[in-house]
Amino acid sequence: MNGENNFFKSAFSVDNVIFGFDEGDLKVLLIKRGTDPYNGLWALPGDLVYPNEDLDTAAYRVLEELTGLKNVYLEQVHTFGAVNRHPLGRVITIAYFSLVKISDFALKAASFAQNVEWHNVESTMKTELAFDHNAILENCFNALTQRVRIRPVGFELLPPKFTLTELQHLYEALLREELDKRNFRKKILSTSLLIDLDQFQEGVPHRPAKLYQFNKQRYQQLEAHGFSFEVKESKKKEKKKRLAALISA
Amino acid sequence: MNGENNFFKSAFSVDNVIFGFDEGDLKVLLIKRGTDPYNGLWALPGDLVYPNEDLDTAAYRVLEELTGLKNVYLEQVHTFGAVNRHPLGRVITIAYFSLVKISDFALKAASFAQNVEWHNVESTMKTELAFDHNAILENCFNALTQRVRIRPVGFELLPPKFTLTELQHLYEALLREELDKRNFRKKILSTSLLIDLDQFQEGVPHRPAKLYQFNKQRYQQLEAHGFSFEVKESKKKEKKKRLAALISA
DNA sequence: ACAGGTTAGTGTTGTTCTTACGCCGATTTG
DNA sequence: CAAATCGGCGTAAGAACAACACTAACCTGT
Repeated sequence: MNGENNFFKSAFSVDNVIFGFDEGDLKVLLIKRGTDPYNGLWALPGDLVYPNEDLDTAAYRVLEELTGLKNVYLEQVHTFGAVNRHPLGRVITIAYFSLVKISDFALKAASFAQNVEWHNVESTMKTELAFDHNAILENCFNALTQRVRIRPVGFELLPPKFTLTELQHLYEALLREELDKRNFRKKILSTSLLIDLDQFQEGVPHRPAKLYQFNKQRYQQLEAHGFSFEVKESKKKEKKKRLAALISA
Repeated sequence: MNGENNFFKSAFSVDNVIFGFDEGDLKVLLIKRGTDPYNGLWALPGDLVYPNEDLDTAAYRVLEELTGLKNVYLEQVHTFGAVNRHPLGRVITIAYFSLVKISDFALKAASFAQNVEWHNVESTMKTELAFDHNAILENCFNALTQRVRIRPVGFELLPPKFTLTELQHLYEALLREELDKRNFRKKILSTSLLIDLDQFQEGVPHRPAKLYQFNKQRYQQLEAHGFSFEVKESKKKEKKKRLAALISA
């Protein structure tokens, strides 16, 4: 690095943590690196930001190039800029997380063969990823679990029509706690954020469940009035923690 | 911009939104710019990140150079990177917010004369600041009001010894809602996060109040056990909002 | 056609949390 | 010693939450 130009010997990238939900558990979309550094390791999809491109635009671009999806939920989470996080130079990265319906996704997936895969989030967090992507994943996962309590983002992960049981399983996966069926249904229906489609599941080997749709319009209305969705931590779990803390004190 | 080097014709900076609390209202520390661009306008303190400096380090440096304070609360909030946010080139900025006790601060302030000042947050938000600093301030203020519900960060803004009334006023300023005195005291004391110092205010023209201290150790203990502090939006306010939303529906 | 398997759907009660609310006491000042 | 100011305290009614178990609907295989 030499002289006054030092400040410009640096670059920035975006990295996306793309979450999906399938078969009752939470997944993240990873790419297997085919070049050095970290050749052969799994990594989060990302790219350098073009010189005349906004950050959000870059994040959407990366997402679309990879999945073919537009108009998906995307949110900036944190910027990682440790001096040595990239072996080839000073590159800071802005991390985004994104929520996609796996059902919408299938399209492009085939073309990438084994280079792109959905991975279970929990096990991925225990595996070594390229760069500082473990830290990024963890950070974004935490952000997701926060967000889901405050905004009904969970719906972004489900197909357009879903059953209450599916919704409950999603929340259980995200919140990592079991919920009571009756209480969950009461609460979620009382928000008036679901539209009862008066349609039923088909082809299931048991009593078919009613299908619902998220009432986005209604949500935006409530949101516009500063009204906030909230899923609190259960009192039960809270008590356990308080007890544990007291015991250790 | 020419050729492959384009990606490196860019720089990144940090900007700090430094909050303080005084005389019952929330303030932010601003610097009056003495050079172009935006000469004469107020701006958030910030600087380019050195080539071999971590982002957080840079933010701490800016804060310390300005206030002389170390070990203050500092948190990364959001990165702003619109292509044209800086008139002289592509500069993205990582915004941090910071909480300082105004009483600790006095030190360095004098040397800056009129270039550095505490400004009331509400009125600042209605004034034009340099660059995109209005957006940054707004974003950080929102982040602060979120954080204060989840973590007892408010204490960072108060002097080491404070009365319950002072604490209540702080919360009222941050949450922008009035709180009931008795209920507030009950709740806050029940958290066991305050140490009763058995000392009293002096020199006040009325009955002196008891002084308390934040029990940081205890908080860290609870936090380590995953226990989270929570100040919810009051049901009263919530109802008002719901009603407003319903009416408009 | 019917028995067995599987998931859907539904109400009530006890407990806890939240809210609303008003008065006396301590201290300083003139 | 009177007036002004803020500090400190408790209870009762209502709302939200947690716990809990059975019947209904549909499919499958015999």
